[in-house]
Amino acid sequence: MRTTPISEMDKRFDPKSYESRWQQDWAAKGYFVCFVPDLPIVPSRLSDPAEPGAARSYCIMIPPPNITGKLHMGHALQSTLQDLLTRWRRMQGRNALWLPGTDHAGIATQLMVERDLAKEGKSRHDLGRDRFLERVWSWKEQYQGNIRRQLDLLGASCDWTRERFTLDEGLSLAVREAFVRLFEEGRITRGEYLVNWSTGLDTAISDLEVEMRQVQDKLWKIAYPIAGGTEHVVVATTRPETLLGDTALAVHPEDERYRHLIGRHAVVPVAGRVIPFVADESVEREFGTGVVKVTPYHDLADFETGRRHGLPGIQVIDRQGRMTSAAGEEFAGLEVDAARALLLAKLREAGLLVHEEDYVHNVGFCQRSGVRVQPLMSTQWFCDVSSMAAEALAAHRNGRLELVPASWGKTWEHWLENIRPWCISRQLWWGHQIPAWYDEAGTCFVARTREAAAAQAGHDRLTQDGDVLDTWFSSALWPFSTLGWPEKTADLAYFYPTSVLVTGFDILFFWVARMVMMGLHFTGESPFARVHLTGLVRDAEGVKMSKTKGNVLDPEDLVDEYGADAVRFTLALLDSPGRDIPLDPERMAGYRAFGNKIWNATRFALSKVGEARIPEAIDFDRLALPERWILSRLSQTAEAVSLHLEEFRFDLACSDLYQFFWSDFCDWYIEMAKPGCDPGSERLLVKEVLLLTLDRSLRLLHPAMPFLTEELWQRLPGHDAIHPQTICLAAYPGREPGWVLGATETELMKLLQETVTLVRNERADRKLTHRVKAELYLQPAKADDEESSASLAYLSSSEVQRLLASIAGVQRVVLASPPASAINKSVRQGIGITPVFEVPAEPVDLTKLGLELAKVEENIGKVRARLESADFSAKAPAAVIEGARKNLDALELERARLRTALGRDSEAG
RNA sequence: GGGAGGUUAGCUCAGUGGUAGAGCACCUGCCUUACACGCAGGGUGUCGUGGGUUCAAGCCCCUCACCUCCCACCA
Repeated sequence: MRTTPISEMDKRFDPKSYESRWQQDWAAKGYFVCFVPDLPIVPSRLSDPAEPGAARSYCIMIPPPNITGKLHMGHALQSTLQDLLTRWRRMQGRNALWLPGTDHAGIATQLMVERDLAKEGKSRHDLGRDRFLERVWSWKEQYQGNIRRQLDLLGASCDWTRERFTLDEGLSLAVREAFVRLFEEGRITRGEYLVNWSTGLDTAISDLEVEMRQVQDKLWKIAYPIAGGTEHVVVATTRPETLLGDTALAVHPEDERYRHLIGRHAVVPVAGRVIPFVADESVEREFGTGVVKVTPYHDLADFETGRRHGLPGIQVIDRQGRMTSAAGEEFAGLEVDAARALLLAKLREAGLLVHEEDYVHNVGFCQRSGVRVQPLMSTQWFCDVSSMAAEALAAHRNGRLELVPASWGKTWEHWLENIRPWCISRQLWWGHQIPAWYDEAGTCFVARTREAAAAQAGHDRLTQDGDVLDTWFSSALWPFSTLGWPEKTADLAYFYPTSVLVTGFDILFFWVARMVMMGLHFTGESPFARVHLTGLVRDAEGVKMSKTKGNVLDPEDLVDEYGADAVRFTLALLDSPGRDIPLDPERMAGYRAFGNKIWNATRFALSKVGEARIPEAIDFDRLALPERWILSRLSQTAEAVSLHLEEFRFDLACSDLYQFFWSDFCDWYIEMAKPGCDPGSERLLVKEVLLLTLDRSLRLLHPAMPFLTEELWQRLPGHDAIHPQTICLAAYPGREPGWVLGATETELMKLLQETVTLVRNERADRKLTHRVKAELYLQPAKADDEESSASLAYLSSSEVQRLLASIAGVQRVVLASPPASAINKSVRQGIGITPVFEVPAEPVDLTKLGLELAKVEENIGKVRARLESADFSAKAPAAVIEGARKNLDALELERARLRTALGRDSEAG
């Protein structure tokens, strides 16, 4: 693809000028489309090359976004991390598949379409099931495209030829297969139980969809007359209207106050029904009055109590949240609130309302619609996941499934150990209709198809169950249904189990746990080896984003303003384990500046390198110290980045890269390369090192900043020898074993940098501009110091003099004592370093020097005390002791220097 | 009631027992061989509290406090 030549490169980089261009180019060339090789096939989770030439797969399944709308910041974060991993592994030579797709999101989508319909004054019932579903499908087409467009904007390297949707034909087949198998195994059953009923959604919901909230309520105390007497017992309740459905009163078997009542009866106020007293251990004697009303059909605890005592139940509230006829003529048809008011009035009238008080407690709400959950008796489909949960626990315990951060392990264990049957049926239209059919007599036939059900029934006069499955049922199959399961496809054999799952901790139970359970059950394998759980993206103040608060950031707006690369880099850099992510757009401006830095560093290099090309190999031993140093830093960085990516430490990997590129490469190396590129320099291969470092830096950065790196890499002379087409497929750099500095060289480089800093420091202190030149006086701090003589020789070499002139404004290096008018500035590695500027010296600030001296002396005291401690010298490692000694030496030289400057030579050491 | 995480610079956060770090913000001076989305320099910390282990603790152990979040059928 054509790029503008360097001469036309703009001073300022503009992400908009190339981002969409590259996304289109990549898509057109099909770089991200995966092909399953004929042989050999190596399971994706092996992290070491199993055999040469084997095409190892790597696979990430996208957590399918709901088709209800657009991507939010959480999607942007997770997509960035998934893309980063996929691009990184792809560059490492893995056959890397990132499979995209969307979720039909039953309740959420149906609600949105119904809301849309409501604007026309219609309900879904006006249209009827078929026409309503047609409408949802057309809605889906519209939004699915939107999600793809947004992923493209972010630079996602998905294989769009494999895009899936949870309601498409293949996945629907997988859902029916899974359902029927679980039914045949006896794990799925249909039955009447007390379920969480949402009157807001008009459907049953699972336990996970119930959210507990603290509520300011009232606690009423009501007197129940005891049958055959004049006594009363007082019962506390927060829901008096359910009294109409009471079938017993319960007390603790050992409660002396009420023992005599066990076996006797009470009269339900208003209703007049006679109900027994039962003894049950679950009753807390200390709470309320110690007597509990038992309403088996409207309270889960009471349901259990009722079961234990064989009590009947009475349904007094219906699915619309109104009182039934069983509640009595006066109440039938009333909303719960109205029924409560009426009942309380009647109790007052009868003198049976003993007490009323404010009361704070936790109440279940429907997470999605926000209404109070009504516990109701209802016939639903349930999935008993207990044995699957045990397998999921085992997979985690034996390491086949790793959660990152590992602290989620306890949560995982606790939830799976206390798991209850999963209510999987929903009274909705949008979703996978349950593959069960009924004949006129109501006999149920579960089968993969209507035909198969008809074969079971012996006739075709069947009606399919009207309910659909919980959306999470199909999501649970996602890692393998997307690869063609239950067919034994090549994709499934090659890419399953997948490598990594990246998702938010908020759906650990909803989704991750269920995928693991279903995956283990149907394929015998955990669907992924590792799960990276991200935090929540919050606003700059750390507040959760919400429409009502108006603090929502839209990824699309951010990409528009800062460019996709800056958005990606920011998100990856902020992803610290176990932390939420406070996202400040200011931060993105900072990483956009990083993009600008990379752009300009490249622009500079290209303007300097002339005919040079990226070298295939470089003779490290022939290079001068600055070149050797930057290559060693490059190698260290490459190693650190990959290690951090292995551990999902995107934050550390990105800051490694940021630090290396900005500080080491731009601030130090490019500055040092400037004199090295000038004619007459003795340093070898400077231009090649410049290009090589740039090439590898861009490749290292590519997974995080794909667009910018491609745009720039394409301009590097010689890039096509690394990969003929694209940086996306160029090899990811690793550590170079030969690029290592010895200890002496490392110290020498440090000395060089400290010398430069010292000169700059002094210049800044004296408010001199960089134009004021300096002479640099160097001398050994101690007489006859052999170690320092080698350093002195290096610092005074013509090449280094040239370098110091360029980056520190040093005109001349003099190996001598500074003139008497100058003060010795500092001592480093046994060398006294004194810059003398071509302007008159300022009077020495004695106060400041005095303070410095005091500090040095304090430190000397500390280090000395440590060295003199017998325990320290006996127990501390030799290296630490040696370090402390060296430190003391340096401090003492510094003290001597300061004393000289202060004219206190005479004082004793 | 159980559980998890957090508490480090003004802000947001890294930190691997051995003299406390980054980015942003702030202050000073600079249009210097690419970059003012820049360069150079600056500095601030009782590392939440109180104990313990250790020659040595921001880091390991215990206590408490505060903040976030998850799980949980005291009506």
